[in-house]
Amino acid sequence: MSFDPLAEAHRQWSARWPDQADHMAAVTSVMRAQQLLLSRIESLLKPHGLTFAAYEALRLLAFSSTGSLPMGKMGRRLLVHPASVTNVITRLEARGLVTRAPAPHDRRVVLASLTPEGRALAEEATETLHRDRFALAELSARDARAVTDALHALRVSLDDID
Amino acid sequence: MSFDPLAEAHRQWSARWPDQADHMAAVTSVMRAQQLLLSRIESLLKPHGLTFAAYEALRLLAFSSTGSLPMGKMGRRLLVHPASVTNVITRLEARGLVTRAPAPHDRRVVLASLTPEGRALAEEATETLHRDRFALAELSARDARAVTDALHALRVSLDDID
DNA sequence: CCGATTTCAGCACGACTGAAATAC
DNA sequence: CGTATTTCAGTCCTGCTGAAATCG
Repeated sequence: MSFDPLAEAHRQWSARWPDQADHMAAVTSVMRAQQLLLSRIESLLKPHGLTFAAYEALRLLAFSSTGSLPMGKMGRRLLVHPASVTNVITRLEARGLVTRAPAPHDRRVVLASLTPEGRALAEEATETLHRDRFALAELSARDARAVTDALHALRVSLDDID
Repeated sequence: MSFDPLAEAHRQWSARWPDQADHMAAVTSVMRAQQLLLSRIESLLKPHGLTFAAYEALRLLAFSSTGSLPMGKMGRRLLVHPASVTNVITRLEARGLVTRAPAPHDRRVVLASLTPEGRALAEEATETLHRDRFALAELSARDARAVTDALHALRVSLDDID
């Protein structure tokens, strides 16, 4: 049997809101899962000198066709505040992993671009993560798909997608 | 059709690791879902002067039979570092929501105990969250259960439960 | 003039490390 | 003595706010 102290607590408390126990349990599951995943993934990224946020920014750039993106667009894609993008990019720039330049077509926009070093690091880090299946080595592909599918409905309800 | 830029990026990148695309997508889903949930829940808690971490600590105490728990046990249940528990409890104590006292049976242990004000605030905040179904008002109970079930396998694989 | 984009200063919080104090 | 519990000081990162600068 599984023992999950928080879920157990939910069950007790939710005797007063019986119709909402399912939502509380779902939230708790997401929070705990993220907490565990983040800590494992950050320890995989640490040898590369990357936090998860930095890795996400780097990876987003690596995925773009030109290797560069407007900072505002990065913020919207990663769901973070514009000031947070400035923050991350500043630190990556200081390490020579990205460069900044005003966009030709609209000089309000700042384009963050991957340097060759940045691209190499993104590849290295991604390979490390893949070696451990993103900290989910013991999870079957089928179970992984079930997670993605179940969370799809949740993200739709939060206006993330669709 | 849904559009999810990060998932899209994963699909491109994962052409090189075709057997691991499912795990990467699952991780991204968990991260995005948590990001969205946390921001909505924190805005629900803000009027009560609580962060999510503070609310979790308060709620954990409210659930315990005596309204008090050893700090170390709280840390293990919430999966946070002992120093983080000290941190949260210190702030709650300053607001008169909890008190600290050495445990009678082992004076190394510090017992955090809910004050009447703390218990009242925990109830208020929980009621606010329930009114919005923990920010998941638009999610059906069935979909909520699907999330919990799918994440159960993931948490097992991360040694959280079972 | 208004709106969009980015930056900056400053603050709050969370998580960690390493070292100390205390008690078993 | 070694071990467990908690605290403290200090560091790093994230995320926000509010104000400014720049440009369309």
